[in-house]
Amino acid sequence: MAVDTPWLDEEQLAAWVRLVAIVELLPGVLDSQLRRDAGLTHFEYYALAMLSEAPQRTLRMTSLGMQTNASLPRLSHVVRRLEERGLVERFPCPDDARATNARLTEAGWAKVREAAPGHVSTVRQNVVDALTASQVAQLTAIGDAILEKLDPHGTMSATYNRYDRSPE
Amino acid sequence: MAVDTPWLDEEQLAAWVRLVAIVELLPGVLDSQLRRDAGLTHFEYYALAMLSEAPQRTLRMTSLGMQTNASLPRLSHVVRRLEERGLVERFPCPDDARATNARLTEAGWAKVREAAPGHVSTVRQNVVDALTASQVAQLTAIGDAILEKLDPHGTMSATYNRYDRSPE
DNA sequence: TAGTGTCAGTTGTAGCAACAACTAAAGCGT
DNA sequence: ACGCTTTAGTTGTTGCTACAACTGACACTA
Repeated sequence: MAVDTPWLDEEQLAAWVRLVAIVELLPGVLDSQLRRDAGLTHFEYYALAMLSEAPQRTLRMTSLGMQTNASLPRLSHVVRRLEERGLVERFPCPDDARATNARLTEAGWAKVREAAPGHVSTVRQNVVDALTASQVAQLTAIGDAILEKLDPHGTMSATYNRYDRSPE
Repeated sequence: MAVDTPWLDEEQLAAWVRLVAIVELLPGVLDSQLRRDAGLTHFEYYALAMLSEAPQRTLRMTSLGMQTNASLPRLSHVVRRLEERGLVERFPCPDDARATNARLTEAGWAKVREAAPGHVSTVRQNVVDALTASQVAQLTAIGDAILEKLDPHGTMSATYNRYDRSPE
């Protein structure tokens, strides 16, 4: 592999360097706002948000892992910590004794509602409101193209297909 | 703050979800390829690459920290580990006794050259070659707009301005 | 219904990052 | 020349993530 790969040209390098910078900077910005205002990491917030939108506010660990792009070990640790804080509860899945369901508690639901406005505000300030409407559409298309490579099995697609541009 | 922030509309949410997915997935892809093929994290590779392009292959810790978007504590740990592996050497800056210079060793230079092709190949496969030429240009513009918010002081701009689209 | 392989999840360990506290040198005003 | 502030960097601790090993349950075959 990679024996005969040409280096990036100037335009490609310009785009790549910017993407690297964003990937490096954005998590820190999201994390620090959420930690400061709600005591949550961005990953924890995202997991709680996924639960909050699920039927019964309940998901199997595997589904939650796919929607948040977490390995099962990582998710297991995170959910255990969230459970210790009373934001989530786990119970065995009735249909499959191997599986575990994670359900948002009332406190967890309250936490999501409490954290959401500040988070959305951060997202707007740093990303969405910095772009024109057509740039937003371009970013969606670019994101689809990249994710087809990064996430070919579409494990996270349960999430992003739901927010597709063409509803039907 | 954020008292009256409207929620994202459908187009905005579609773009945001995709960006989150990329930010979550891309570091893992870059790290695992580089770890497997060169025994480096992406951050270590990036730091070595910045040194390799600097005059004398030497940079002050502060400069390197800005170009890689690392806090000084983080950089200090990373450079110490790289030094223990013989890829980098540190020496006091002659002009300013407070400052430390980091210089790429021969082994470090060899390591960068060894690691670069596989890394570029990964970048192409997962990002650059998935995009059309106009999407690459769009991504550059979008990146600039976002980074103006994420990195207003342009600490990382030393890097990305160098690869600007309009050389003169 | 016993055996084998796969799936779902947990637990333990090691390594990296964030944060805070600290040292030391430089700049600056008086 | 003396203090005060800022700058540059290191060190220590805590917490999260990745990886590997493990337990237990389902599925399929004979």
